[in-house]
Amino acid sequence: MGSINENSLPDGVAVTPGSATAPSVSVAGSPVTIADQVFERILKAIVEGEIAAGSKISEPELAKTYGISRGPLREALSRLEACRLIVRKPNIGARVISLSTAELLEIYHVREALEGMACRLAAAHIGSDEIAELRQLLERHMQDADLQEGRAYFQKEGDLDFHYRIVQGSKNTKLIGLLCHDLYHLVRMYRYQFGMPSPRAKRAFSEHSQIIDAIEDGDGELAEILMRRHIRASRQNIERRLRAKPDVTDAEPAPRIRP
Amino acid sequence: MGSINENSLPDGVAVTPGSATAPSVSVAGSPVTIADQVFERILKAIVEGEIAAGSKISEPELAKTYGISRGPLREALSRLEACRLIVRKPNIGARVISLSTAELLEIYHVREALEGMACRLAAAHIGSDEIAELRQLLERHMQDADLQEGRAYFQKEGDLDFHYRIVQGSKNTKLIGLLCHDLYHLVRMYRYQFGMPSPRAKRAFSEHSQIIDAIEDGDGELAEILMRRHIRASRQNIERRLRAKPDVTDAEPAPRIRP
DNA sequence: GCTTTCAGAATTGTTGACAATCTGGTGATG
DNA sequence: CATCACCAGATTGTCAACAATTCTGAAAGC
Repeated sequence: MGSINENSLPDGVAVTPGSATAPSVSVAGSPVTIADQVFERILKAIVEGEIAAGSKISEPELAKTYGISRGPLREALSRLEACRLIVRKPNIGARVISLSTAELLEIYHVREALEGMACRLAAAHIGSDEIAELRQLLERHMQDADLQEGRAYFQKEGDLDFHYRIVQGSKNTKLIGLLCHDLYHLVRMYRYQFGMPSPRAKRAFSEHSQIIDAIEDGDGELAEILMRRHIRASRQNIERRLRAKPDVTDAEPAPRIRP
Repeated sequence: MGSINENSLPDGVAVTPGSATAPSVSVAGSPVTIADQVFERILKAIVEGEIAAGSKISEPELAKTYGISRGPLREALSRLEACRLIVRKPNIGARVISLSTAELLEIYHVREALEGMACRLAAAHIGSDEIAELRQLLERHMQDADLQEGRAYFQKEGDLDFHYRIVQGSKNTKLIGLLCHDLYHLVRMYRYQFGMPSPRAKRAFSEHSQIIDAIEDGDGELAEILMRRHIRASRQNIERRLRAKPDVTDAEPAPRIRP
């Protein structure tokens, strides 16, 4: 019930070097208002499955859980709705989005188009310092995964971090907003709940490396092709995996919250 | 002061022939809650420039204007923030987004990627009834613009309607959400405020027609190419126009609301 | 036995008041 | 004269209570 305060985020990636309380894929610099804080806590709880997907959200219950009033809670719920993590119906209430394999594939399709474009733009607009950071990041992940080969678990978060930064390098604020604000939380949620132990860890590394090379060379065309192929490969990997063991957590139920 | 109650929506464009209450690019089916209603009203006011771009939003003032409390108003502001029409800073307040030519071009870049993809998907997934409606829509616009040639003013809304429906035909819910929920309101706002009297009305018609043909033939590849070219042409048209008369409504000021 | 109806309970939407924070100007001080 | 501290005013964030709606479940009717 009350074990949500364990903010163990070792790979802080230093979004803003001052505040170390934000997760790797953060939204705001520093949550000053109560609504901000509780938004981030509920976000974490939903993404990590602490609040079950598809479950109904009771405002009085959640307010009591977090020890706040319903005002800021509703504010937080509004933002979660903006992130597409919950769905709200008037006079009925909010419930956590129910993950379906179809939507997951949809997201990958959109990512293929959007991140491909991000790569093309990044090749033109990214700074040399950002490229250095990207290389550094990749180096770190390489060492981490050299040790624990198969179960590259939170390396997946690192993968998202990689994509996240390339998008930032595109310097297109609308593109950044769409991907980092609307889509990445969802992707993280799917990653946490569907597992996906990544059978292609090494391949992903080499693909990432090639993408950085292309961006550094200023070859936007190649960078886009590589990124699209990279994401498409991930999607097809998921499809293959689902075809073998189809639809495990799809459909309707899960009516009860489980804290 | 309080003359915002005149909800005159004559150009309904008839999205769904059954319900005529929603504007052409609507969000929810029927606004039941007060927050919903005031959200749509403020949305309209911002898009049409009734509330100046870049102006600060005073919660007590707006609440008094619409005759509601600050609770539902803040709910509405949250949704406007989700639509990227306002930006909110903690303890400081909300202000309407300030339009810049750079962001407008960014949006067109993103649209090129996203709607190109939407066309490709629509060619595979759209229904024959939807194609018939698209043709009907185009026919109507053709007649309208045959008469009032140059100043195809709210034909522009029709253009957006056309794009809107093709996106719907893609059947990719995430794509639909991104374009229709996050981007189109912004596009409408720019259209209203920047004018853009469309020097290429006929060209746009023929391009739209070709796109429908490609979609109907199931030729997704061609449909994507045509749509990308169509949007790119619009963007380059804007760029040309801006190079002649650069940066008219950019930069900071406009500090006062004008009702 | 099954459907329909109708209170009661619970939940969501809304309101007005209170507390915390920021803004802008005024005056003291070096 | 410029700079800084400080105080009023307004604005935003938060709270607890009230109103409106929906859901639940049991009783009545066919």
